[in-house]
Amino acid sequence: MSKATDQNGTPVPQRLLAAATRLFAERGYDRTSVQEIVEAAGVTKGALYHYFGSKEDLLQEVYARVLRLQQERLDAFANAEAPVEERLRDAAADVVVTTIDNLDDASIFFRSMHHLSPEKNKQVRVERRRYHERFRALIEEGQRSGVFSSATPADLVVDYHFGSVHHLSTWYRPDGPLSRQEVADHLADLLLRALRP
Amino acid sequence: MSKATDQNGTPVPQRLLAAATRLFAERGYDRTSVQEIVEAAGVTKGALYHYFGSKEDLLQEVYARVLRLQQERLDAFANAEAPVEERLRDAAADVVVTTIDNLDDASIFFRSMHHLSPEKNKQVRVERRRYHERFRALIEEGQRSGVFSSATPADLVVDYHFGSVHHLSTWYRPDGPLSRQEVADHLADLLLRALRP
DNA sequence: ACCGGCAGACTAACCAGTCGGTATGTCATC
DNA sequence: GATGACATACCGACTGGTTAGTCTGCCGGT
Repeated sequence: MSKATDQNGTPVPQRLLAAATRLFAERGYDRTSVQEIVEAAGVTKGALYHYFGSKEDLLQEVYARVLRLQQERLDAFANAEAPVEERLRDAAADVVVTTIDNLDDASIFFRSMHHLSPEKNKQVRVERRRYHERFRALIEEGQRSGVFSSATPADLVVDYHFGSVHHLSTWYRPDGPLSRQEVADHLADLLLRALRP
Repeated sequence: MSKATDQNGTPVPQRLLAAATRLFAERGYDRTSVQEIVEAAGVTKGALYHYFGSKEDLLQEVYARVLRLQQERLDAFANAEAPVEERLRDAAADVVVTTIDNLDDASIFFRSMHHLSPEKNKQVRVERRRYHERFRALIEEGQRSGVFSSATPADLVVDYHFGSVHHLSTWYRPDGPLSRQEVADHLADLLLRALRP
């Protein structure tokens, strides 16, 4: 136990991030006081401001983490060796599963993004745009090769699908009738069916 | 000019509601101070607390208004004399158009609902559920009669579509390449295409 | 004379961020 | 292997600023 850890061995910065994620998702960014975060993490304000510049930095870090993860996974599926329709289906289903696995991150993402300062907001939007474009490229590839209908602009199709993904945190309940994989399969199926020529 | 109006003739409660709607959408509920609302409405706190019990009541009233409007329109389309697929298409497209017409209400709705107290939140959820169920019934009707595929549970289809509607406030820009009617037609088309048997 | 409609000063609570201080660890030097 | 210099990790009281809601009272209509 050399530094920055407690009895359970998790480093303080990670504990703070975890506590903040849970609380931000539960009560919202503005309604969560710094005091509550540090108490949940078992430290004090001094520790928080030692590792993070501000409360906002904490929020941005939550975003950065989830964005990195999703982009990584999308790239892996999109660049795989398989027919377009299969790659799209896999990518579309995967983002649903990982979103369900991190519902807290998801609800923070779409409810608290506008709480970031303009610069940080811009930074997040840039990252998000890259993700969007990779997904769109996949759809356009299928449209060019004729396996997907070109009736709808690819951009709109992407927004259609990600609307439903963001919406997951509103209605999905782990104890509901459908498992995350079933939901993912259904939503991917809806996307592919909408794209049939 | 007898009471509760100013130079432009709009009653004070409505001016307060309009100012609150705009500001809540712009900066979020928590970031909007009561002082800012009353200044935007051209009155003072005394006036606000004369008509509304609390800041939260103001938010709830915004919800109630938009819910009534949407429910009314859905019922009209769903109960019309026409084939199911046409009624669903019309209803699905209409909710997109009216959402775009009231983007402020939409973003408040999905970003600030969790700021309501538990009781008021429950009340809103009940209303929202009725809306959801009317829409679902429409899809189930089509599934039973065989014009829609039954591959996906109707519930999930509804959430899929409303996810995209909710998401509109994130990406739709009035000065973008697509008019609200074009967006509505495309989104309704995607829904209907996904439901093809 | 009374009352709805409103003004605006006031209060009690809260909160992000600061800052001086302490404890523990590391490393160079003798 | 003792000593001192310095750094890292953290504590917690304090501050300056903000905010929702209250309350007293004025004002114009009936």
